[in-house]
Amino acid sequence: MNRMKFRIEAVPPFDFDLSCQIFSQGDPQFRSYQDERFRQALRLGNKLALLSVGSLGSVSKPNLSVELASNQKLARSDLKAAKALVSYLFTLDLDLKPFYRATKADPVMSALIRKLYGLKAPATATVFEALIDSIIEQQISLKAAHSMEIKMIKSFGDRLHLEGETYYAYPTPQKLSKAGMAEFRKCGLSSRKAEYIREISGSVSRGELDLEKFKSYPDTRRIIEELDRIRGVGAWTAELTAIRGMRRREVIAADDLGIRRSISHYYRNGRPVSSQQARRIAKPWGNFKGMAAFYLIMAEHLEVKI
DNA sequence: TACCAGGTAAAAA
DNA sequence: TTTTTACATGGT
Repeated sequence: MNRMKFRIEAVPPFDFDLSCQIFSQGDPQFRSYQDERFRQALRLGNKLALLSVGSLGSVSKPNLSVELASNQKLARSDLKAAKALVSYLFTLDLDLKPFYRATKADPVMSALIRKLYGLKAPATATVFEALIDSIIEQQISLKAAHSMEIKMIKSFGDRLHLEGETYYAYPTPQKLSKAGMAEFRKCGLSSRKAEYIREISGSVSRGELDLEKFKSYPDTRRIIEELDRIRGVGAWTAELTAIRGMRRREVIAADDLGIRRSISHYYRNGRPVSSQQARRIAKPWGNFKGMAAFYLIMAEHLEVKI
């Protein structure tokens, strides 16, 4: 086995433990946060590795200890790639202070920020993963979707055996494009969603669709327009993909039931909120609508009282 | 048991 | 052009 260790700093404030809470119910064979360590099996170039991240520093002086373990020989280039990946996954380079300043006039958001100080939104390792997960999450409850996602990951993801444990990396487009309908149905997916996923995986693996290139687009609206043209991808899925897969912080999925529920809870005393009302309430958040929405969702998830 | 849950495309009107 | 319908699993 090959191991590598390194440290990495983050732009403060950054609360690693708080930012990882979203993974505390995750599957240890794919991605989890347990015993104050984040773990995920993933691909570095053509190698499979287990990434493990813990915090050594504090919210004001964030310092992470990162460990990489693999059955293949790890090279210096893998270390560099792992550093970049960790920085991307946790948005270590992001400065939260402009967001905090921009929402100062909003008493609800300010109160949430005091409770969630240093929270950063984790991203997916690839745009592909964000897009496929968003498709699976269409319409059904997150719990139902997560159950299907993990079944799909374990059916089609590459296996990594380390110290008697088995881990799974997120399936590649190549693998999903070749999967049969019956195999998808076994994961609980509808035939419709299976078709979407297979079609998208096919065009990505044939090189017709380059999802990673969207990361470099300065204009988020254009990303969403282009994603929206893909069969199976509507506005909601495109927005979620931009938020989770490309770390876009300015878009809000105002049609999203979860976001509307959290806005209703913190801004309307539980009274139902339409998409239009959600947009109106989000307007003052300016270019930080997505960040603000993430804080609301997490606040509700962690049952933060204000 | 029935109905809803972080939608979408295709059929029907 | 607008409205309705089918779809999958997990929780209540």
